[in-house]
Amino acid sequence: MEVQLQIKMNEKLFLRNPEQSELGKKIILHGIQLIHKNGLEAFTFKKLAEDIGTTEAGIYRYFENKHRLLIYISAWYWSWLEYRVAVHTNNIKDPVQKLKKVIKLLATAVEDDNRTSYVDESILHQIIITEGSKTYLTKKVSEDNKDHLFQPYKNLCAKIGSIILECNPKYKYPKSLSSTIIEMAHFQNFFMNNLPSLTDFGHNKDERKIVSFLEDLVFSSLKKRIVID
Amino acid sequence: MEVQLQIKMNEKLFLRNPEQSELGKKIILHGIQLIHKNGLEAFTFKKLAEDIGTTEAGIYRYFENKHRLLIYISAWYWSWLEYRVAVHTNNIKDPVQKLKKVIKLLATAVEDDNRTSYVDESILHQIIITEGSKTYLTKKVSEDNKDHLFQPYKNLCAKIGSIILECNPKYKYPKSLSSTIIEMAHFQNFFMNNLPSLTDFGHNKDERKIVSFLEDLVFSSLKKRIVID
DNA sequence: AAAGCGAAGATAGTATTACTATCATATAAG
DNA sequence: CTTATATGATAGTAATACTATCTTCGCTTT
Repeated sequence: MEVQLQIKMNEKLFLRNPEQSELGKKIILHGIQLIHKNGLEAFTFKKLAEDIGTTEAGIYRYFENKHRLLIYISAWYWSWLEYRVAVHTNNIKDPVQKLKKVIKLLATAVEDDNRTSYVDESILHQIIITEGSKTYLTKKVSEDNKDHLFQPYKNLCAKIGSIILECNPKYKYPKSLSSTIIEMAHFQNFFMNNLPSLTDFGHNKDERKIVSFLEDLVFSSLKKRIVID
Repeated sequence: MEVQLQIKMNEKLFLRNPEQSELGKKIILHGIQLIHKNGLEAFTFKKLAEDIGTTEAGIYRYFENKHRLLIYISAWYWSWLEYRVAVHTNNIKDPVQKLKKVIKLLATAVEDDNRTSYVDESILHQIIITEGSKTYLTKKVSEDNKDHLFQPYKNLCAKIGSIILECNPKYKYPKSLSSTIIEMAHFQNFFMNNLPSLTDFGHNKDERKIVSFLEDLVFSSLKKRIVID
């Protein structure tokens, strides 16, 4: 049996829905590959068009510009992650175990999900680590936010925030802790691989150490405690 | 008495030292203002040249490109912060109080330091929040890192890491916790002002809440404890 | 089968960006 | 007084980031 996984995307993310045509799917598939290969700064619609075998104008019919394409694939990534979180936690009762699962999902490399033919999730994960925060670190955040372009990220953050509150209903910063986990799962990975002296994970590049760090950080904050210092 | 504060910058950051000429200082001063006003993406050397009243070629004699200029002002910022940390902690004995001071310095808006005539620190702080991570989130990180362009950031991280170890010599992740504090002091500020639903600081936009969050996060991790959960 | 439609291809064109190069002038140092 | 150095003025180029137009291909609708 062949299962298909489709994620419903906000219409404002594109000019023409890339999921509904062959060319659109190619734009996503090759777009992800090319951004991964060259980095966002060196990535252009012209190169993408050449890569696909279409014209620049063709790409512009789907996406206003490369920033919108980046927001699109980021939104897709966060939606997909939220879906994975839902799948992997719905049979877990203990909120602590749930949260551990979430941390693992955030901080661990993924494999390509074959149910999404035109997205390579393992490359996507790498892109989001390096380029993800550039989606909102702009002068247009508020504008883009009004169009709900960051909704998937915000949903994931809210979801994790609610698990945090399940762990400790009195904890005062569930959303900030949630965004901290999400960002640090990625930043510590980037640092480990590129600026290792900013981390304690040395040169062995073991993602499990990031998981350990985040678990220590999170559960220290959440557990009720008697201090003996 | 007029005191001057000079920060020694890595020579690889520039083609010609901007501190040693009027034009150079104008590039830094107006560069900071213009990046703050337009954002890095819309910022060009042409606009900067017009703003200053010089030519594009004039700017290029000092900096290879706008990315290098951004790295320069970021490096300046981190050096300046490390200096402030040193000044404000050297008379404090208790490492916990030291670390609290550091968190406050990181997460609280700064005022313009009049001893640095050509840098407006309050605007610079805003720039680093929005543009700072773009200095290293590129394909050229490793290359730039080899030229030690990120040394000031790494020094600050190491310094905070050592204070963390003073608080708890057994803590396993001093550097990762340090980079987490630094990044989150900025990101939570950005989120609070632009994507508030990712934080617990609502619409009152009070930086002291970020300080409280970070203190809670850090000292939960560092304090030796008996768990009663 | 003919007409009409939309998606995509082909081509061209423009303003801006990101530089590089050259030459002249001012000025400060030896 | 000479000379090196910084800056100014001007020009030019390749690439980027688009926009516009026209054609063709394939698919509905009648």
